[in-house]
Order: sequence, then structure tokens, then C-alpha cells
Amino acid sequence: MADDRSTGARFVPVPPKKLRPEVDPVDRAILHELAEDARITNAALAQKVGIAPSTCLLRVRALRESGVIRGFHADIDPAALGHDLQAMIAVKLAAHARGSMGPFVARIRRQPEVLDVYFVAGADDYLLHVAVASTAALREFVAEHLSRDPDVGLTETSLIFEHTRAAGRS
Amino acid sequence: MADDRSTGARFVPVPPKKLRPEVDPVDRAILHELAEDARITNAALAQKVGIAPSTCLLRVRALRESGVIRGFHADIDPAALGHDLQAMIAVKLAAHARGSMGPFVARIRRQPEVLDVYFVAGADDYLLHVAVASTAALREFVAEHLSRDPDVGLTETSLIFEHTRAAGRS
DNA sequence: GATGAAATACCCCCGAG
DNA sequence: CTCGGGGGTATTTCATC
Repeated sequence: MADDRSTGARFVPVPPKKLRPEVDPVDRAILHELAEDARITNAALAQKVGIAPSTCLLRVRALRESGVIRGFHADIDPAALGHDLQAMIAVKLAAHARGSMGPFVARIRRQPEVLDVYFVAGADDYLLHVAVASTAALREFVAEHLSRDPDVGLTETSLIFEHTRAAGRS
Repeated sequence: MADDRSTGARFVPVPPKKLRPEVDPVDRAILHELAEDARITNAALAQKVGIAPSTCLLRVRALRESGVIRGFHADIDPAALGHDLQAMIAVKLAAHARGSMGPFVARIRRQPEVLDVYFVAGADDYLLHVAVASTAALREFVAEHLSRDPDVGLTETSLIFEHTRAAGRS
């Protein structure tokens, strides 16, 4: 953008695919703070990002309504609820079910053991992040909801020793 | 527990491994509500779970301080920040690095692209859930932070088409 | 769109049951 | 452990620039 003055009617460098509502640096700062602490007071948040509280409130609301902020959630320790065991289950669908993408994932998402569902490209079709009370419960989950399902071809279960999540991101 | 009266000194059925602070049904209800909406007011939360607001506040605080509630985070859409591409990268450590569990994961967690780090049992050692701006950025991340690292043996990258998370759990 | 002030609602410490 | 009340504060709306 050094030679704006030279051409009157030039190609306008429209920001690439900005169908999304714009997220300016102030919004980014707001998102960063809320990702780390969703319960920060509006006044403190406004001071941190350097705007007035009322303005800050409007921006947060706009971010919420535009879908940039998808929600505010408490991060609960699964072990405290008796879910001491976590596992990642790689699922390969049967040949006839691949591409349908409908019934299997819809059912599996409703199970309370399921924390995350990743629909991936590659050797496997889905990765299921689950939390259960015991190895017996894990075995039953796989048997009941996966092995029994005719849409499921193969499953491969890996125990999770430790899981850490970046604060707020994703 | 049908024949308690028959033996005066019998085996006391101590609740299994309850070293953790107890989480009663009311606490469970509180956790469920906060997992879905971390910004619910204390009064509304108290009414939903059927206790007095002041009691509710004490319980929430206790849950926070005991580590059951690990934090409150805003759920941000990665695409809104320009991270349109997500991937799961399976990492197998080199033979000499396995078991050390120190330097590699500490470094990798600090990278802003990394959303989740799963330390797993099985063929792979780590699963990295990352969000990046483009395939070029993904390629650079793998090359810069993984392939170049002498502790890393093999990596296998799978694009994520879709990721859904159960509200609040984990 | 951002700001400042006023009305409302809420949080939180306290004592009591 | 649970329940109410009063001071203090944050949130929200409105009018203005």
C-alpha cells in the first residue's frame, strides 16, 4: 500500500473472504481475555482492552450474536464426576456407511461419555474422545455403541494418560 | 446389605476411593448448569438447583477451590480468528525420547496453534489438535516444531473436517 | 460507533436458625 | 449447612457527541 496515489482506479485489495463479521484488534483482545476467564467483569474487561464499559458490553454482545463467541462454559474435571478413564477411539466406518455422515455421528454425539467427536480425513473416519468410569465401562461403551453398530467397520481404542487443553481456544 | 443386623462387628462398606472432595447430587446439578452456561447469575443458578443463593455461592466457590471446576472459558470459533484449518497430528517419539515426557510436550503446548494435547497409549505417543490459517501454515508447523525436533520420530497428519464438543464436559 | 451518567439488578459479607 | 438483609458494586439502558 505504498503507491496509492499513483493510480486513481486500481484493483481494490478487498480483504480475502471476509463474509464473517469483522474482528478488529480490540475484539481480538476481548476474545483473548474471555477465553482465559469467561467470568471477568465487564468493567475489568473494558479496562484491560482500553475502551469504555458500555462499548465493551456492546462488542461482547455483537461477538456473541455473530457466532464468534459460541458460548461460555465451565471446565469441569471429569475425574471429579467419577469419569477417571479417558480414551480416544478411532472409528472406521463400514464401506456402505461412508459418505452418509448421518445416523452414526448423530447417535454417538448424544452419549454422555462422548466429549469430542472429530470427523477426520485419513485412515480413520472419526476420532471419539470419551470419558468413562472404568475399563469395564469403556469396554461396554465400545461394545454397545460401536461394535454392535452395522455402520461401524473397525475401532481402535487408545487410553489417554493425560489431556491438556489450551485455555479457551477452540 | 440385607443382613446388617446379624453381625455386630462387620466389614464397614467404606465408599470406594473418595479422597476427592465429595460431589453430591446438588453439586452435580450445579456443574451441569455451569457447564452449559458459565455466565448464569448466581440467583438463577440457585433457583435451578433448588437451594438458597448464598448457599449456592459457597458451593460454587468450594467447587472452584477444590479443582472440580478448573476454570471458566469462552468458546471461540477458531475460524473467526483466521484459523480455518484444523488437524489432528499423531506423534510418535523417537526411541531415546520416549519416557522422558518432558521437553517435547512442554514446548509444543506453548505454540498458539495447539488446541489440545493428548498423551496416549498405543502406537502413537501424542495426538495434537491444532488450528491454523492454511495448509501452508500447517506444513510449516509440522516442519518447524515436529520434524525438526530430534525427539520426534514419526508424525501423521489428518485434516479435521468437523469437530463437535459436548457442551462443557471435559 | 463510542462515551458518560442514572436506574436497576446483582453480589457478597454478616448474623441467625 | 442453610437461610434472609443491607451495603457496596457491576450491569444495563438511554441520551449525547
